[in-house]
Amino acid sequence: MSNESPTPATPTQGDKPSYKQTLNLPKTAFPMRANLVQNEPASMKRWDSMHLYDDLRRLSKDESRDMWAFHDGPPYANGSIHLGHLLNKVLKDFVVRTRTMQGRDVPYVPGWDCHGLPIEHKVMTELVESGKAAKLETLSDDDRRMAVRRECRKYAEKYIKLQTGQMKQLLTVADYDHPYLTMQPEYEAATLEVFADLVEHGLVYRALKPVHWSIANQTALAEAELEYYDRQDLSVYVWFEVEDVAGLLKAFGLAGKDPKEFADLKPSLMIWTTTPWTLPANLAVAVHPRYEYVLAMMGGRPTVIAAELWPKVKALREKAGGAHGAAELGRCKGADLLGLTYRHAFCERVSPVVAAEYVTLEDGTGLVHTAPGHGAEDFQTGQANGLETYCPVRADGTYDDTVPDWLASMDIWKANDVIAKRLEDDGAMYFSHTFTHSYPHDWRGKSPVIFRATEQWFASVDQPRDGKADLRTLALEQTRDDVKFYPEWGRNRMRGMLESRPDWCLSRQRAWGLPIPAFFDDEGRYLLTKRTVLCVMEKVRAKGSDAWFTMTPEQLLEGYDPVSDPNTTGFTRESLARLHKSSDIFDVWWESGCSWHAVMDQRGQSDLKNGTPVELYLEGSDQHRGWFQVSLLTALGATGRAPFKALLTHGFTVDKDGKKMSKSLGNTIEVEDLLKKYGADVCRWWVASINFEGDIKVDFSLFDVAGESYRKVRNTLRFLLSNLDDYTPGDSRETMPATSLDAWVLGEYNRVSQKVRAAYDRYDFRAANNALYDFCNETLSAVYLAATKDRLYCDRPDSVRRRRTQRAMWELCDGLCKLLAPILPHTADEAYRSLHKVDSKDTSRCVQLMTYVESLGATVDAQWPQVMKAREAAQQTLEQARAAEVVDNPLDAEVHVEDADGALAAFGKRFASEHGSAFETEFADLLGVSRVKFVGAGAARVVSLADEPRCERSWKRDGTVKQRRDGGWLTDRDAEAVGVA
RNA sequence: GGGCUUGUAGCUCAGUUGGUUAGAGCGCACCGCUGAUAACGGUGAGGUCGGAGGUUCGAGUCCUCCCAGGCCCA
Repeated sequence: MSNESPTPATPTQGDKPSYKQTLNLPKTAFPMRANLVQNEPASMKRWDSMHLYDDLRRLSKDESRDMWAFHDGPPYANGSIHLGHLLNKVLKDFVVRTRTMQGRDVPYVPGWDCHGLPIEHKVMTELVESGKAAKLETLSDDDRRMAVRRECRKYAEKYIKLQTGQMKQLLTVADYDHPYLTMQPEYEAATLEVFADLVEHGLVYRALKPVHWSIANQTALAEAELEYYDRQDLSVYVWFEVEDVAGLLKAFGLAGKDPKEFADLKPSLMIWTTTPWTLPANLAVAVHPRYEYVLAMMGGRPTVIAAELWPKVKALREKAGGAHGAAELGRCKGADLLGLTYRHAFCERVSPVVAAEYVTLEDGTGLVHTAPGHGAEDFQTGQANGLETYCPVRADGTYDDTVPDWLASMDIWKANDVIAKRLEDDGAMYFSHTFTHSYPHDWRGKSPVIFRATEQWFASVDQPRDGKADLRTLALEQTRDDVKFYPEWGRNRMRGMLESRPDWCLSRQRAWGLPIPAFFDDEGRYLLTKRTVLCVMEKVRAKGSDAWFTMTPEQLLEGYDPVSDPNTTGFTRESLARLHKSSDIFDVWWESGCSWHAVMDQRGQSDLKNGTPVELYLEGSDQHRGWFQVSLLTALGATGRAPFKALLTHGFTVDKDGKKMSKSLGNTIEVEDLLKKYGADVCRWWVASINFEGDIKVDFSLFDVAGESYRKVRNTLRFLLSNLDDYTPGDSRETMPATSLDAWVLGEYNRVSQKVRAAYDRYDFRAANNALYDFCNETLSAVYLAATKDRLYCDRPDSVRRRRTQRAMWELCDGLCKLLAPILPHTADEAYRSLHKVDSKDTSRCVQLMTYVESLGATVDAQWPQVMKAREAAQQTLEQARAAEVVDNPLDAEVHVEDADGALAAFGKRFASEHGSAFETEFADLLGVSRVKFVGAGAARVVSLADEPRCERSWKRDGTVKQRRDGGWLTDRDAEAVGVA
């Protein structure tokens, strides 16, 4: 024991000595209250000024760390960030930070999806409102598009700036100075490079096909651009009169009847549709060849209808009071009806009955109205039967003049009623009623979408790639074998979608996007080859996609030689001068789908062609159809490989009752409000605490809970720090005895560290969060810190026992800060800086630059688990005594602890030899009581020590308390500590 | 309507290949401490495991159906 002990002389107050000043009470500048909202900006500023992101890259380079490539999917550059962004970006940040602190190099380039209809729609609306739109009409096509594009770019830039600021507030670490934007020239060029590869592999084609068409925006739409809302429509049951009556009679085994006579009864096919406006385009009626059909009297007409649906349809009109006979005249299979012909109800046209496997008996009549220009299945049926892809509806949603005069130029939604009325008047309507069903709408315009045949560019998923496997097959193979899914069911979900997805309609008829670099001549022949695409790509790389609108075809194709291009037929150098530019742009999903190349390959983080994909994509579960899928398809098309090794998805946020959040329901919560109320670290702690695989309930009350548990962790750190004020690493160097509480707690740390790092590895942040919380709450706060308080406060400051505990606490605090850092970047850094006494102006040191402390050196006595069990049992004994009012204050108690098998005694023996003191004293601290005795089976009890003197300094009644030379009543330990022994 | 998915104490979650009285934390109630104090410690009460059938000696765990949600599609 050193004479230089800093123990102050015992101050006295009158007669009574007061020992409070002689205690080593906790002291720290680390505040109990976090004030996150006020203090987080300072952390952000500090990390900014120290260039944390760049530091991490430099550190990675210096240490030759292995790259772990993570790829950010681009949010749309529109509006403020919402809860989904908070969840997504924080999860991504967890991934980046946990891997970084493992010692990997994890660059993170944030990105934005900039092109597309939502922005153009918004901009056009603003232009119309400000009266500028009219002026645009006077410009040439290219000039008008350029004017719109300039406004769109400004709009996108505005929101990128806004969202960047908001994402930074979430304390995400990213290369915000160099984000990727899909409207950047180098991004656009790389996208065209991918396109050139697909063209080369024969996967791009142009065809007339029905596509989802937005009338409001006059463009084709992809699946991903649709939203389904309820809509009221007219459901009609219509008679089409049979032309070939003799054939009909024959099919139903009624050859004996006279066709001419029978024809007077108007024998008819009954079809059902919910889109009467498509009736003018009807070119066939489809039946299922194996289903049974009846010829029955319905509403006075001999009517063909599926046998199974006959009663149901009959009932419709009966309920409405309509009377009719119900005699069955005959039955046959659908196959017998094939080739029959019928007259259209109001167009001058005779059409055939054809076969289709998709005909069902769930709704309708079992005879399906078929308009090849207005439906995907109808189109297939049309192709199979040599029907025209007839679409009399123009881009603006009105009929052209190939329809009957009374419909020509009419808006199709108006036509629904007009057609119904006409059918009624002509007696061709069996029944009609309005009904509500969910119907696809334009995702931004919210207007109903129609199916309309137009010429579009497609990427084929079924055409062989270079004569080998097609994209669908490749996608199914790789998602089966090569890609990891978190959670695993994502595999099934995505593969199910891949199995049934149609070809990808790539073209859109808008201005705000990347042009499809195709040219056509006056005869309508198209020029699109790998070489032409790459030629245009060069211009785009230099000038951006604006080049398409500002340059002539000749300029764009400068240096291109059609004669030497093996993929071109019939184009000469002279004919290039007569080419026109296509006015189509790419589907925005195409652009974001190419990011693996435009971002990761370009920035050297992946090299897909040479077999190095990205490690992980992490998005909401809707991206199984969205970004995950389009990225897979473009990459397979260009390279034959999946661009990612693993996919991780999270669910969607719902309100506290599990219901979808929507503005109309008024149950939304703003990210800004959460940040303002709780601060980013609490929000992040909340993200780490949830099960993100399923629906995620969001409510302020849940953030209150997260805030509570955050405070527990914070207070634990604070208590550690407050007891380290007079400690400098190195103050304690001797080996930790295996029986010491300190060795035990270090062993517990090692287990938690292992558990937390393993949880981080498998993206199980909740398990990490739980383990960290339990460690702070149970292991530290309730057990270790409670037990060591006495020695920290009352031992001589430099006693071996106290310094050893401080050393353990210092290491725990350091290790804990690092394990917490990925989840709580601000708080962990705040505590870390406090622990390491980093000057407030020093920006060079930061917990984010560290790696985890995997384990703390300590040999732990194997019997500790039994000791802890005995502690719990003793606590029960103590509690019973308190309930029975034997004692109130635990420090008034002596607990007789049952040690039936002598394990405690054995442990105590080892303890005594390592420490030179009795284990009973240590065990008393573990219980927070004054004294402990180990007793035999059944002898557990509590003895009150209220009659014994109480130490005026430590408040213990350990049996050594007596009056000392300063007049105070002290234990031996306390007397020694204040130097009055 | 179809595919995928979720439903365990008031809340957030654990519950391994089906195996004793279903666990933890928070919250709540009660008690203690007042030298972590807008803190800290202890104890306790809370569950027909969404519902109904079934398989099994035995089901929160397997099967079928139903109910209430979510995502994607028609």
